[in-house]
Amino acid sequence: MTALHLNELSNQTWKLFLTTHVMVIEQIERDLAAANLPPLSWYGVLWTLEKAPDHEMRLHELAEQVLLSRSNITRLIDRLEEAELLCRKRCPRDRRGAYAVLTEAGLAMRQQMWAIYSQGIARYFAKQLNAEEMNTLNQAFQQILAAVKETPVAALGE
Amino acid sequence: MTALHLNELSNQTWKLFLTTHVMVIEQIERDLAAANLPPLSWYGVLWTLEKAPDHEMRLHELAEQVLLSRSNITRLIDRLEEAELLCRKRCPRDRRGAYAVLTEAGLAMRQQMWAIYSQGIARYFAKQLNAEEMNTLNQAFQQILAAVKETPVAALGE
DNA sequence: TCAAAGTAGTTGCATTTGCAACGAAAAGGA
DNA sequence: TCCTTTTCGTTGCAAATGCAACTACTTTGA
Repeated sequence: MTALHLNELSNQTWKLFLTTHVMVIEQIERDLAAANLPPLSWYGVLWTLEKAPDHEMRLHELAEQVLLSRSNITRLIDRLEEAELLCRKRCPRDRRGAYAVLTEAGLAMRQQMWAIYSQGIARYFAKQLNAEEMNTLNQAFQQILAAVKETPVAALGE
Repeated sequence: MTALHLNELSNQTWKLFLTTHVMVIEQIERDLAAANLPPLSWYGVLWTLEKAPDHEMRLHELAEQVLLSRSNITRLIDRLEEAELLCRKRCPRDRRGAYAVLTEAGLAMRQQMWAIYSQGIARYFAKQLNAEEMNTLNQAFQQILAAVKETPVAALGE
């Protein structure tokens, strides 16, 4: 019966996890929109590129890092290129391939977005937790992530 | 300098939060799809209705509980009604209003989905955490949620 | 009582997503 | 070498989402 209670706690915590995620993300999106800034999905791309050597990265690599499908990254890059925050560059080594290269405007935009975004993270997330709780969450997420990554592509029914 | 470290930890934890969310959700969606079951979004509606008195609920109430916009709930209900998992019922007291009412098939489907879904929650989430960690997460999410809910609709720049 | 304001649910439209298929190019293997 | 398989990025198409407008109805309050 301890098991039952633990299970109920787990399910409740899972639901809180989902709820917290939507609520916080929606709030941050509202904050960004109110500042006339692009949505959160753009930030991931800009930041990943900024960290990459020469501010450039192959599209499939980018897709992998920001957890988007290939087709999805193609169109997201389309929009960012349209907004001149990055540009495409052909790959000399692999004639199928392309790089996304961050522009100056892209770099500046990343910083503008971070001003708002970091405020949101601080206000809605970080300030609500003490150091010990933060450490526990960090560790917990790493454990969960490891478990999901170990899951084989088709591992049902067992 | 402790402040710096704490901040870095916070940002890393935030990123882990985002990554964990997509990875686990995508995995559970794959599990559901592999069992020929509907997506996770359907589950929330079915479960909320099942808990409600007489297995019925006003649409705007439902929207609020499953965290969807009104227009969004309309179309989601459309799909569920199309699949005969629920049906609409006019509200006698308020002639603008409508109820969503769970059907037998809807009840059965909720249970089928739960068989897979609960397995996912257990495997990818609950089993990765001990009781203490689970308690900390539960508490942490409640704190965060409270903070977001307290945030006024337009509260930028301060 | 009656006009103004608010609320419930739906709809149109533009944007975004997900899936499968495609052409082009590279990699692997007999 | 030559044929098969894999990978890269894109595209078409259907489905889902978000926003604003709309109809119908209720509530408010002068």
